[in-house]
Amino acid sequence: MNKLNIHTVFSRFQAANPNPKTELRYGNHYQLLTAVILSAQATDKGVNKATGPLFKIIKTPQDLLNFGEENLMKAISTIGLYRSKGKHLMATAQILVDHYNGKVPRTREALEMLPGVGRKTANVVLNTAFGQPTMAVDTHIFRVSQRIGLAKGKTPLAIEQKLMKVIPEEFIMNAHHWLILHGRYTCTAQKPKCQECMIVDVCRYGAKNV
DNA sequence: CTCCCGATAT
DNA sequence: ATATCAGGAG
Repeated sequence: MNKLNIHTVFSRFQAANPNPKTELRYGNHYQLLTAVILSAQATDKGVNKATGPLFKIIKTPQDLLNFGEENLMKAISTIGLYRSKGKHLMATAQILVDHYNGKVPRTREALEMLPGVGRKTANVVLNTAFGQPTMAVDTHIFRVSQRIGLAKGKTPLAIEQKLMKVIPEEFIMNAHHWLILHGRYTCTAQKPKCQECMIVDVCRYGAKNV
């Protein structure tokens, strides 16, 4: 039986991609926060397409307040759920200016109080901006974890907690990027590409798909 | 739980 | 035509 060997899985991810990073484009912490808020139920590619031009103008929350909601809505109208995201971005910018001197707070509690920021987004910012070993469980990680047998659970939080226990400490910092990239390009939702998967030999799901 | 919501892949 | 995409708020 090919039981999933977790150390093997992450060793291979590491060998193939020693320094994985987000595919969202950004120039500072505030732009990263903005991009992650925009990325809910949307592709990174689609977000980058809109933020490319936008981030030439918007580099701080004060910039966004000056820019205004109408202009923001137009700029992000190609992204799904753009109306609620636009509202959240305006409200978040106001809070950052009023309470955080225009900077992105570094604690989970403060981040999760921002409109449009839940646990997953907070985890991404904590990891990618501030170097903390968090596990942001998005749709890819939720699917991949269950499919390959890394972690089972009904909610993203349950998966997150199991992953934090199960993944060796040496891999925690990069694990969430490796898992996302694996889910996005190989272990896809429809028609996963098991033939070109680097962990197919230790994956139960893959065993029956090759 | 429902709603939000355009672009792209299948 | 339908499923999916770095979810979060009400």
